[in-house]
Amino acid sequence: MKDRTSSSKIYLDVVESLRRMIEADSLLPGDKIPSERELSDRFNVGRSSVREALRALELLGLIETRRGEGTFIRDFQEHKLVELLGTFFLQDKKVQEDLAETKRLIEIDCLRIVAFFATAEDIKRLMGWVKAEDFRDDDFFLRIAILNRNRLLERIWRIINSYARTSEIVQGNVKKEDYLSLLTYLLERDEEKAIETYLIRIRNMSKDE
Amino acid sequence: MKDRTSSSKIYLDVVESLRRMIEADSLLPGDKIPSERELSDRFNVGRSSVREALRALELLGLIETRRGEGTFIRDFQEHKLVELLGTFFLQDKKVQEDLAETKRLIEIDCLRIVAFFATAEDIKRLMGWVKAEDFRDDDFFLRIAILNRNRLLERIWRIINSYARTSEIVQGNVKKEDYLSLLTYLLERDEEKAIETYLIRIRNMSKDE
DNA sequence: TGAAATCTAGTGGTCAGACCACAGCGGCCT
DNA sequence: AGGCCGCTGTGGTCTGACCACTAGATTTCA
Repeated sequence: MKDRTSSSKIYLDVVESLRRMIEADSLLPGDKIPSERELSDRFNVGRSSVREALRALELLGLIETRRGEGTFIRDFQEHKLVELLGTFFLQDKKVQEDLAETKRLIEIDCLRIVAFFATAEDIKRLMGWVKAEDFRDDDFFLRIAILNRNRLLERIWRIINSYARTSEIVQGNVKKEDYLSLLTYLLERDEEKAIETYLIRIRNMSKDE
Repeated sequence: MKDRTSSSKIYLDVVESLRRMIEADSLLPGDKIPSERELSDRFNVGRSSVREALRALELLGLIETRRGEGTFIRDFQEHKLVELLGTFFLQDKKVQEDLAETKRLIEIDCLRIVAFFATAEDIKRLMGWVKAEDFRDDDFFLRIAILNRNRLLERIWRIINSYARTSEIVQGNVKKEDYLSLLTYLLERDEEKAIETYLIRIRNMSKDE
């Protein structure tokens, strides 16, 4: 029998089937997916194949399993596999550099968008937060990424950031004034100055890319 | 019995053990790792647990398995994270718009980098190609993405492009002159003009983002 | 009646053993 | 030398059996 067209790796078929199922049933984070036994039944594959797929997705942080309860879709924001990849094989030099550079580019893109589209209120609220709270650099840029209304770009930033965090990219001690002056330029819609402030004062770079 | 200290999930222990083993034996991409049966033996766990760990790492793109041969370490540059997250949850409506916008942003980033760092030769070669060949828009920007030396950014572009292509983003009929004039500005290191050309003549937009 | 203890069905976690399909190797025959 | 064959080891898959745990229904008892 075995009518599956794709010639190899049942567990990959299962991953795909799960994807489709989630899509079709519009399952959201927190929702429960059928039990392993039922899936194995529904897809006509052995339970072990289903498990291989589920374990892989679990390691990716896309699902969560609780013994005795079931398997649930997870909030994708927090793929914790990142640490894994980090501890695993992220010691490559070139990758580190690319990572840092890409992160900078994305952040600049976000700044540009914010400078154009964010409301004055949003920016002022962020300024209040900067004054009030104690925060890390990536807390700040997470908020920037959220302010830009492009969810995809935000997600890309989150992913890259979580990778970058595992590496030893040490943030120099940046001061609140720098963030505030950056925000001030954003408020004035002065994209140019904002980016200059970002590069020079926050990322300690010269004015090239 | 079961003396394993971590209270849960043997397959996670196996992942960790594998990590250590790879580290300890300084295994490099291309190297073979022990067979599933031997690992199951060495770690004192069932073969299925070993398999769950291996399948997860395989889905991540960290290892590669060849039936009848064995399991091998892969080039870590190409972990599958972004693709997977993409294929899984990139189906919303709004995402389509974000997709197009992000694609533009990334392309602009690439243009900036190329304007700064690409050699005149590279750019001239590309101009020759534009004149000689018949190409699609994404063929062109793929080459731009490659010219920028940031492999991560290139990959992000490729992914976004593959998704954008499936959606209904129709490319207006762009003419070779437009691409050539873009390249001319790049050759002159005129970032400003290049991006303007990109936005207005190639993407048919006004001069905002 | 209401709360606590208990039972039970269902779920994930793990293992052992059995086949299958395939790749590589070595020996055998011509 | 060249080609055929079968052995061995590897990943791929399935099955059935337990175990550990959870939640909800049931029973028990104050």
